[in-house]
Amino acid sequence: MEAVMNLSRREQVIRKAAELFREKGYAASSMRDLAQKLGIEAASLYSHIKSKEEILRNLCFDMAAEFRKSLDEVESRNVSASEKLKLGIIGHIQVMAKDLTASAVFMNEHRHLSQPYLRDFLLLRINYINRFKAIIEEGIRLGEFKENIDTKLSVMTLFSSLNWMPQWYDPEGKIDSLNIGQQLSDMLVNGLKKQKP
Amino acid sequence: MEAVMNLSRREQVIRKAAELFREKGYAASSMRDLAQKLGIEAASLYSHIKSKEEILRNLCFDMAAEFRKSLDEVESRNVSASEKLKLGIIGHIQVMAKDLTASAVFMNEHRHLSQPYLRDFLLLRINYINRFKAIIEEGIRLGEFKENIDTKLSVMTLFSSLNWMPQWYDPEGKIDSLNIGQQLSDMLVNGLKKQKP
DNA sequence: CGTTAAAACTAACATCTGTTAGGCATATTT
DNA sequence: AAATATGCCTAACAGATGTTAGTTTTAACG
Repeated sequence: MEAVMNLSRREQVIRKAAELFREKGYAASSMRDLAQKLGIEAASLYSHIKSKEEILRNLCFDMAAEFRKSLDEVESRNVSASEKLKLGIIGHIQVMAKDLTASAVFMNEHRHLSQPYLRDFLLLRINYINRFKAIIEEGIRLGEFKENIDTKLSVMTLFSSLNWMPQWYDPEGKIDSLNIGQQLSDMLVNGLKKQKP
Repeated sequence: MEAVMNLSRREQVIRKAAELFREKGYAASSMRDLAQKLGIEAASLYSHIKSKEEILRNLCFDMAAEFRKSLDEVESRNVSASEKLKLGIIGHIQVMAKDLTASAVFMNEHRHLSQPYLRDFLLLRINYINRFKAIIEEGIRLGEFKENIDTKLSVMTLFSSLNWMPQWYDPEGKIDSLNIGQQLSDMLVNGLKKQKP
């Protein structure tokens, strides 16, 4: 009973840290703040984690792995580009919805990682983005998407829309995450305007 | 020679602060960092500004005023909803492009404002967002936009796309800000997909 | 040249920062 | 019952933080 229970309390710490980092930002969150949220002293945290930054690393890289896994699955499907894009968007949103707090930290606080972790993280992210970009380019090549669109602009717009979601999405609200994914992909693929019949 | 030259040096400080806040985030930026960037001692900063937070307030509320002014002008036009939306988007992007650094701070660091400034800021922002929402709702009412879209989702997606721009847009690149505004509004209104002829 | 105002300086403050060392209590395992 | 491991404690560190008070340098104007 070493690794197992260790994880339990450790993950409790990391979870509360995620909440704190989301609310106040990583740099503005002190270890004493975190300790207080858990009802213990700051020094006691170090029985569970090696450093403040280790917590951030855990949050960021765990999320990155989830996103990657989701896209792996989508890419293996044999469907049209717009369908693939839609599935990618829905997958991304589902991953975020599973842990909105960690997602917000992943998005907003990763820059506080020190080297070489920051470099690694950014490489993972650019790789992920490029895989989406490839889907869009495929769609253009096959005549599904307009040929005059700027793919960089498109993919950055896509990611902006996706990544901002944790900031406004209310999981208790009437609209669920799958629905959001569907509407969002429809919006990006088909636009707001009514199609001419 | 009091107000005029005072502003000059003061604004120089605020500008450099904006750069710093953008790079490292407000909380992770120290007054000693800022002083170093200006080649002076930390204490000397206080000849020009009252506090660290005053700098942030200046940046956030000045940008807010610019956004507001831009939308005022658009709303006064007598055009269709999709045209109004397009003009609103282009205006927003032009304001951002005029000062990408301040825009990034405006977007990412406003949460470090203390009360009551934070409250005021958020009220300004929600007001601005609601004015865009009203344009979309008008478009739906007049049959220009699909009637089954979720306006909250739409407007948040719009803002996500807009606000993330300072993070990836390269002003030296081949695509200028007006062009971005046009493509972005086309993308959101008409979508990526080729229209059926 | 002397005056005045702006902008910088040095020195110091109280507080907060992440983190370490070493010890004590509780609960689980042997 | 003894041994072990887990979780927390207190005390303390070295350094960073925003900001102040008071002083000196720099530059412009009469």
